[in-house]
Amino acid sequence: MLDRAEIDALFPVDLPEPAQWEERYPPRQVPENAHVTRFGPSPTGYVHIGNIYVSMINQSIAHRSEGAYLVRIEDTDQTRVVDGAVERLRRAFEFFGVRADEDDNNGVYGPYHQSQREAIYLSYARQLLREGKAYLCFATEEELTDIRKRQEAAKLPTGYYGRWAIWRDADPAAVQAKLHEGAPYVVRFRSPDMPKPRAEFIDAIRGPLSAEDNRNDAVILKSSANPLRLPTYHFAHVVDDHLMRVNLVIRGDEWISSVPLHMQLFDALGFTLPTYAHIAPLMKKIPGGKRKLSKRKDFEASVGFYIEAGYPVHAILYYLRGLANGRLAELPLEEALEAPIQLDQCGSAGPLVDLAKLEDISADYIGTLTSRQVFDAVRTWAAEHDPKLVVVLDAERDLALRALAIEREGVDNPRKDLRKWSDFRQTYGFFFPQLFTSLSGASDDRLTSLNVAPVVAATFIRDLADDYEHLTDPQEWFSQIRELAAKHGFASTAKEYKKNPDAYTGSIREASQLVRVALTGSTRSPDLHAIAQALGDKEVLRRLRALAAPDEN
RNA sequence: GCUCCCAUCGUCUAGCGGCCUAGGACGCCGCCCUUUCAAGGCGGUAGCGCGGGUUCGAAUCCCGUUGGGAGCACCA
Repeated sequence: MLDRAEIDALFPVDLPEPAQWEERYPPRQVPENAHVTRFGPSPTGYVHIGNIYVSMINQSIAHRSEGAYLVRIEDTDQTRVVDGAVERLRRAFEFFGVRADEDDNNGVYGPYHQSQREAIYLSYARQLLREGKAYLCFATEEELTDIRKRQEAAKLPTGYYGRWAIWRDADPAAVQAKLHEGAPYVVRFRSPDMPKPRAEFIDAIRGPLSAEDNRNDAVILKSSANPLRLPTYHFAHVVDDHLMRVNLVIRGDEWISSVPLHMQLFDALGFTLPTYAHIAPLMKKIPGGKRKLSKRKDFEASVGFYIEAGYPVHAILYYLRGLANGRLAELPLEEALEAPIQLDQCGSAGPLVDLAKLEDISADYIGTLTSRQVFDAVRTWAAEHDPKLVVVLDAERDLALRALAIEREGVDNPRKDLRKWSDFRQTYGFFFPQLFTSLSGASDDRLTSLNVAPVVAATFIRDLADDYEHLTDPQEWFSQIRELAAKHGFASTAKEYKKNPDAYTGSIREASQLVRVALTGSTRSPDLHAIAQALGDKEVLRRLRALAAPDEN
């Protein structure tokens, strides 16, 4: 081991002592059982839906206990830092309404960027070095891969331990020689000479957990060749969470196997161990089973997908909360968004994200909105994701509101035909002449699924157009269709048709569908009479004639 | 290879030794309602991975097994 002067010479002369940091970041004045939690995203430019999931849980737990929730940017891997990534994260949190009580802009335990905390890490690394709890390691990348290969070949556990830990007990003279050469080094944690047989801890979600104790000498400070002397995740976690006075660490379950190391680190530095809670990751179903939602393979892993599709934020949050705590899924949306998430009710198996379920929630949620609210939400969404739609919406505001009001205002069961804002174009687009493409005649593709012969369709619709009356009474209006349909061989009720299908061309259903497709281009639409009224008689006739017109080809 | 985690309908789950002939929700299927599309109402489909224990009694506890997930980096 190097002597103290040699160790200190490796660090800036004015580097503060740990005690100074302790003083600068005193314990928080929070209620006895308050949870101080954090979320630590890496600014890689990609925001995963799991980021929202975990941050939401962190926030809920902290707030319920009158604690604090902070966001700390974990950018110790400078090679992965992407420009604008922090801003993207900020916007995503903003979008989902998961705000941090403390972050770069607000809070006294900062800086909240790890890359700006270099001096803090160095102080504690020096401390461990002085105490012989850490040491310098000059092993090169090649040596390390060689060690790993030999371990694999010998079917030994891989890692830097025992006889493989070549610098753990190196002769100080050899260390000095390397230093004089100017060889780059990392600082490794000296794992205890006498590890416990088992490392044991209580996970707030899973209960008692244990594993073999850590025997690896993990790197805590990355290469001295880097311009910034930054720590690895493990060391940063221990130092930051201690100094930021975080007492509950909620993170993904991929960290479970690092807990023994973390416990040793907390112990070596004399810090109080926080409570750990390991969240099961969001999963994706694949042929053989399931796996973590992958940012590379799964479009639904990205928050961008949800934002672009225009799922309402409240629906997404409600869905996510339901995945975290099953009980919340039983509550009405508003209640569930207010209700606290409880760690002991989190499942330990990773849930599959089920878009069908999300869409159901979403449709129900949108169903509770007024047509005005839907209009505003669609417009806000479109402003960002469908500029052309905004133009139409602004030009045809009244028509849009009338369209949205159909079977939405003044009814017991509002129509649930919108699952996300991007559905608007598909579902309501036909109302707007700017967005509606007239039928090209009776052999238009949109008509083929109806199984009505084009000739029959064309003559029926032509006759309808010829004698069309734009009646305001729904019953009377529909009567003209029913009567005309009867003349064209359509059964006037579906039942009648079912009894004797051979006697008819189809039933009133098919006839109505012809009108529907003529007016909307789709087999699914709101009430036909309401549509006709919203469209106006001229437009109705124009659309009917388009279908009835003889085909060009 | 080593280490750890997990396990109830297709999916999310309730269940924490007898209230379980396993409950709910989504999906799917059928029926009803409806002048038409949805919506809605009603009903149905479908599950405790397997094998041993413990116990008067096990979805619930224990062991094993299988299956799945994750970790074993100067990535987080």
